[in-house]
Amino acid sequence: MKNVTIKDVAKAAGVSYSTVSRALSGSPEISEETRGRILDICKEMHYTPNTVARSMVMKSTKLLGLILPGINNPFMSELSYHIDRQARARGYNIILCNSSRDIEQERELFELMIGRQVDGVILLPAGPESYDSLQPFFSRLPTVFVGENLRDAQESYVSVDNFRGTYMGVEYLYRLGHRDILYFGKRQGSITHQLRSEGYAAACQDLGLTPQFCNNTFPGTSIKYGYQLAKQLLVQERRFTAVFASTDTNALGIMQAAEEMGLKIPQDFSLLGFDNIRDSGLPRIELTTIEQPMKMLASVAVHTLLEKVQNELAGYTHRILTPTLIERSSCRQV
Amino acid sequence: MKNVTIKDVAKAAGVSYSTVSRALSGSPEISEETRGRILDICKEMHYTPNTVARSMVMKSTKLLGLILPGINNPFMSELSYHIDRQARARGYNIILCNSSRDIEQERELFELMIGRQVDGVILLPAGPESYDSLQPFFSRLPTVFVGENLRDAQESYVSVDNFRGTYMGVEYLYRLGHRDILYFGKRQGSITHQLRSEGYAAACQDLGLTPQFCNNTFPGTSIKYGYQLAKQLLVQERRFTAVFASTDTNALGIMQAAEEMGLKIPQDFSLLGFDNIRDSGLPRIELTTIEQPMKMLASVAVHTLLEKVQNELAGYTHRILTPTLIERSSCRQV
DNA sequence: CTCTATTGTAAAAGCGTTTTCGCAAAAAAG
DNA sequence: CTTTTTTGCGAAAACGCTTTTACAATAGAG
Repeated sequence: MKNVTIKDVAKAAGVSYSTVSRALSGSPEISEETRGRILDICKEMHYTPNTVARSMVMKSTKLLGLILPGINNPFMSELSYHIDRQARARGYNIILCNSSRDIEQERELFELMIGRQVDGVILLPAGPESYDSLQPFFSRLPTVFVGENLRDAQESYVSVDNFRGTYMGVEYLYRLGHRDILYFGKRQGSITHQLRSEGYAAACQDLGLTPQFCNNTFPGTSIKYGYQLAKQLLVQERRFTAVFASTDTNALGIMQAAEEMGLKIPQDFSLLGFDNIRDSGLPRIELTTIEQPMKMLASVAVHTLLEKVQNELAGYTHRILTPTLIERSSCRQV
Repeated sequence: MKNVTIKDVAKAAGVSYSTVSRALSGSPEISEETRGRILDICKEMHYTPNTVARSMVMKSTKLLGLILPGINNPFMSELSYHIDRQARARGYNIILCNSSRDIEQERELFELMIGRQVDGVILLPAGPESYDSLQPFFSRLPTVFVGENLRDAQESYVSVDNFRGTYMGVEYLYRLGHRDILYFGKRQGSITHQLRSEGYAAACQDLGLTPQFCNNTFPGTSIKYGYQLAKQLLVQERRFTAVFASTDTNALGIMQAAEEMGLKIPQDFSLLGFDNIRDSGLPRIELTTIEQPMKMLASVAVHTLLEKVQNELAGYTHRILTPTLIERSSCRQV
């Protein structure tokens, strides 16, 4: 099971191992004849350079850490796919790390990534406290936050324009004739959620609507929490013709609750989501939503990080992408 | 941005670096006093051992390759989550690699993993040809297939009992009174799919039913392909009261087609899936299905691989797990 | 025909660890 | 007190590679 090394190749070719190294790295200081001969021998012997040894001397592992709450989450897994593709296209591999939304584990993972000498990390934070909790690491490890807007934080991030997303959403519902729009799942803490509810409030103000909130008191956003919250909401008899859910997962929860209570969407009320996770496009779901451009998010994230890594840039970059409205069938004209 | 090394710590502590190493590794050949002093200095200097350097001498990277068609696939991302958790609990990290169902890329990834000196790889194969295509690598890199039954192949795999799964499914539908059960999405090639259709056929035979197939002529199984195939099927006026879809994604495609054509599930026909992907439990989907126990699959896969790695076992292991029926509301009594 | 460029290759240094070996000093035994 | 054993630690080798430096051999210039 032991691997063939550059020395074995050198011996077989009857040259020194520096010559083999040159042959492989495309150095000009070698004759085409020797190079050809060596390359043939490499192939024949199934020689694969030891990346670990190379990393040591090059002081670069060509490895990126991807730290996220949970890869089993449609939004994150979609994003991860694109991140991996993008990274590999640029010669990097990804080490996958699930923090399970645990701020302590997240910190441990950073420590681990430093030990592993990754060239940088792409972070989907475990929670709003992540930025503060991890701050000591940022100077030791190039980092870029993805999907989370950190406002004016002193670290790189790429995110969608959450404020504009909800603003657009309200405008859309307004155009469909809705005047009583409820914002579902407003949360404290996460700046992303703060911006989303601010965008909603601003649009209401500009259009002369009265903002109406249903606050999420649960520790996170998931189908289950959305469902439980919706159960509470739907017995309250509040007046609304449309619900703007803070995330698609929340919207899915609402759907489930509505279903159970015999309410039809969009007949009884329109429902608008945010994120455009895969599930939202599913046959009987057909949720109209504000899309986060995940492929772009991934691509910009990798680009931003590598720019930092390769040019040894100090400082940080903030990139805010524009969301798009995806019209499906959960909103109707009134 | 340069990291502090063991030498820096040694200098600060006024000892040789072998002493520092001993202090950290818990060697008994060091006095408790010196150890304490050194550990304090390590903490103070934010020293994190360089795993790459350690890997070189230990000849183990504590890294596992995870090669799969696409992490953006509910089944695979769920599985990956558990694989990562399990691996990390045992001191390993995961390098994520998407093959995009491309047999050629898959091979390149193996090459890459060998270069990176991973201790082993967990493989969700890109296709039925994967086993043959990758065979040359298996002797160089401990590998375990997951989710795919390779029958009597000479390599480790852990999979669900696909034959038994469909067999159980048919029995269930039979108990609900169905006598005309159509198997949707039979495919060539993949042994998993072969076993599933065989299980279906065997159950039909044993129960005195006539097997009825709708073959999948598309290159893979996805919602879109399922949808297209279902469109063809539903105009054919074949007689059936239940459809057994070869995968949940296929079932989702059928739902979409049925929806469009004004057919109701389970009123117009019952629908049974296989896999129990996350989507199947979603509010308005509620697909009854045969579950693959993903957490168990992940756990057994990691265990099997590490056993091989750590004990330097030659040979292979086949582990077949039992599936469970998850009853939701896409099947009705007739 | 000697002197200097140019070219192809070999040898050595270094990357950050772990581990083996050996040497002192301290402790135990005689 | 001397001799032997233990204990704590330093020096150095090894891991597989890249890069730099040094050195031949060949070719071109004077």
